[in-house]
Amino acid sequence: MSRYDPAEIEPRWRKAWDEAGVFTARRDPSRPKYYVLEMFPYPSGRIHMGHVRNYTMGDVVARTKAAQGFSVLHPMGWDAFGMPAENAAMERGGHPKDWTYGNIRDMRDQMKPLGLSIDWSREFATCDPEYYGQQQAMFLDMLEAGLVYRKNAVVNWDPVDMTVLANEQVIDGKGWRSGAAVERRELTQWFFRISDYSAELLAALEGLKDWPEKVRLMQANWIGQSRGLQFAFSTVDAPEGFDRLEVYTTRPDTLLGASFAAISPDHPLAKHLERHDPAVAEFVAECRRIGTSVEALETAEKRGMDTGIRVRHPFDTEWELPVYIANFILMDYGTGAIFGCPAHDQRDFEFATKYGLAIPPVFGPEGAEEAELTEAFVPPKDQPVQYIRGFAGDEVQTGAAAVDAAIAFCEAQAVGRGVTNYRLRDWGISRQRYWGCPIPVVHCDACGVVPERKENLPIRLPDDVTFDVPGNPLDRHPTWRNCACPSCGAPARRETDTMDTFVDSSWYFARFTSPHAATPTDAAEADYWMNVDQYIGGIEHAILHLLYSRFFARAMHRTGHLPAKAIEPFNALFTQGMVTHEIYMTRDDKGRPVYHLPEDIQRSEGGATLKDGTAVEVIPSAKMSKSKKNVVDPMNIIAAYGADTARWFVMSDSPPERDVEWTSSGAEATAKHLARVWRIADEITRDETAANDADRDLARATARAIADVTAGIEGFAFNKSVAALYAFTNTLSKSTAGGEAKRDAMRVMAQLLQPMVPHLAEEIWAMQGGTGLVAQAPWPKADPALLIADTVTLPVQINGKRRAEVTVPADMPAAEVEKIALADEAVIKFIAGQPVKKLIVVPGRIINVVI
RNA sequence: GCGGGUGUGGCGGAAUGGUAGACGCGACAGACUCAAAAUCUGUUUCCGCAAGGAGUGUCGGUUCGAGUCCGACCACCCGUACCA
Repeated sequence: MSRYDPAEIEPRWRKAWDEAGVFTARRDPSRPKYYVLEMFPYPSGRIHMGHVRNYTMGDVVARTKAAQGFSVLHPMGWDAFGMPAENAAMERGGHPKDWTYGNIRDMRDQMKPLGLSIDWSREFATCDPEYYGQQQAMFLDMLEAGLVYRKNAVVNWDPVDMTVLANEQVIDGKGWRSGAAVERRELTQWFFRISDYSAELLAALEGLKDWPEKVRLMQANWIGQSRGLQFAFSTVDAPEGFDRLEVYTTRPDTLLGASFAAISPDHPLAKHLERHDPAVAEFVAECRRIGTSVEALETAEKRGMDTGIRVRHPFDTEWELPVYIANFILMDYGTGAIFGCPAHDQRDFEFATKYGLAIPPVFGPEGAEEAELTEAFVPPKDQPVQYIRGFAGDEVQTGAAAVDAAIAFCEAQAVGRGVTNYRLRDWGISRQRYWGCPIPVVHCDACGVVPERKENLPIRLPDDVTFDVPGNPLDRHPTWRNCACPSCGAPARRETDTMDTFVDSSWYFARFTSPHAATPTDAAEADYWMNVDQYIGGIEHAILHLLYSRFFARAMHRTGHLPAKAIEPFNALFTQGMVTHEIYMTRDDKGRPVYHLPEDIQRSEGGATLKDGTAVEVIPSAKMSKSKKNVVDPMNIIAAYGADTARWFVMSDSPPERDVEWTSSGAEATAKHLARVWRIADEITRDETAANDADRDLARATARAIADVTAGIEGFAFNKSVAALYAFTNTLSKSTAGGEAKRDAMRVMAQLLQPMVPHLAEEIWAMQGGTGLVAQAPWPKADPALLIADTVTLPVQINGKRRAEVTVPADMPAAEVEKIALADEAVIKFIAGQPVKKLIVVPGRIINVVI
């Protein structure tokens, strides 16, 4: 063979790895373990470049750790439940199961050619009954432990998908999948008690040192801790049973600036009034209609309705405030009721202005005169302000200090108590869908809601379902829901709701440690393999998936399915950037944009054209998407250049956390580079040059390459490792060292290339007479002595400007270096006889002469 | 609004407070070739023939020395939002 031929090389080495079982994870107590996991994919049927980048990063880590002597677990599976399978069934007929398993087969076939070091023997899909049956078993354990409950709740209803959505799945008032405007409905739903863990999930973020700060911050904001005062107003002229009105405030220091109280349209008092007063009923109905759409929220003016009820100010029973029902008060935060302080809250200000309520300021800027407000004065809480109507603490103090003082004062006066509130709400998991994990409970007329018996698990989805009408096929299945009550044996009905698919992905990482166990996890396996040492995935999962998983790991620990050490399941998290591409656009005769695939474009000096010469507008890079047609199919790249080229490209240039732009010239250049490495390797096998002085320089360059590539990989800066490998290639190609020395260097090259371009690395390793598979060779170590240069070239600065350089032995004392520098011709010229005020010598770095 | 991030050649990007632009792309020149492709060898921040000067979004500061540290600002990107 005389040229680099990935089509021949790549399948051959994959076969060799398979036959040697190189990537099978083995529990080996004598070795340290390392668990690398990339977020598992949804089986859409096609892999895209984002997958290639994501899985290559994980593979680089996995292969490097394996070479460094770790027992590595690097599994793969499928996040296989969810709406698209049902949508496909609705649109094209067929069964979600067939569609899903067909897609899994196709995607697996596309992933295998990438040469990833995955232990495929652990593969599973979340729609396998063996998987979701174990999930049902855990659900029952969690139900028993009080971590799951049922309640009536106002939920987000997606009218297109005909299902309930979690708050997190509502984006800008629209369903995250369907994009339909979400409605509010009251339904009985299953919930996980994630809010019991609010404080802990927040506090534990602190310990996640190897997570991106950004993700921790996003989670902290989502949990949304606040400290405030909860207290009760006594009411005047209120209906029976409503003689007190509980409110929550984070600004109790502004109590003397109160001018009204307001309750949510969903507040029990509002609901009571609604039943007795048609005007209230109409107002409340209107508030609900406005609902949650984003336009409505942004443009909706603050509206309220005076109930005629009044409350007494807690500090002065003569002082009465009106009670409004207001459209901007949320029932599920705090108590669903507030007191309004218009001077220091923009919403309250707008409300008070509209309804002609007083706006008494409580504090003002330090030293300023009291003045009429044109908007609410809301300074940062750490800024000192001057209190006019303060009642606790100093006259001049920060908002934060005043809040603390006010809480202490109120508690001493028995007016309420300090409480900590969270924005995070319990996780509603009921979905009115077919393609999900059935919730394993039974509804019995006599016994109520009864958990299914574990021996009856898994509760399997029926195969004979249709999707010709909207709604849940389980609901209208003729027989599936009929069953015997696990408690009394009488005829009963199965729950037809299935679980949110985020439940499926909240524990798959644990299942990978024992994918075929008859229990959700196996204690010994989980104990050995957990935690995930390096988790890699998209930033889009910063909140939902990662927060749910953190909760679920705690719930699994409480129910005995995970060891205590695994309650934070991901030791380190890395969020990678996207793969982007230019967009090519023309316009049709109506001026609408028409997009074109990259392979239909010809680039030239001035711009781009279609093959028929039509000019094309080039729009800057954006995430690859089918609708913009700026996609490159990994399969085409592999067919044209081989998997190693695809892998090398996505690792090069851009830092992994940033987006990388796919360009055809870059892909071609990558392929050329790999061919060049192959060619050099090929030539070296025949190099008969005798050992000589250049050998040591090559050995130095090799040590340098080992150090730089290793540092790049360990610091998640793969682009720097790639750069170091380019530099090493250039050095090796120009080296005049002896044949043996070159072959030694080339073997190290193969070892260093192995994590990134494993097929080519094996080929080179074999060419240079390496023993066994390079995938099983130990990671090379840099000889520290070779990393230290004999001589160094130091820049000489005069007054901070570089004017000359001197080359001196690396270990020369500073005093000697000074002499040499000052004797330098260029230095003498620039000093021009002026006295040297100061001389700075930083060994190995720089010399600065100050005159 | 609030929170976070990023600004360095034509482009992607390097740079423990110590030679700014490593490495790659692109471009240009040369070699090989009848020619092209491939390959190899150079050059490539800007201004300038040169000597030299300027230069890391802007303005200021600290320092012998600042892309890096501090302060103010500008631009863009991301997240988030009636959470009392």
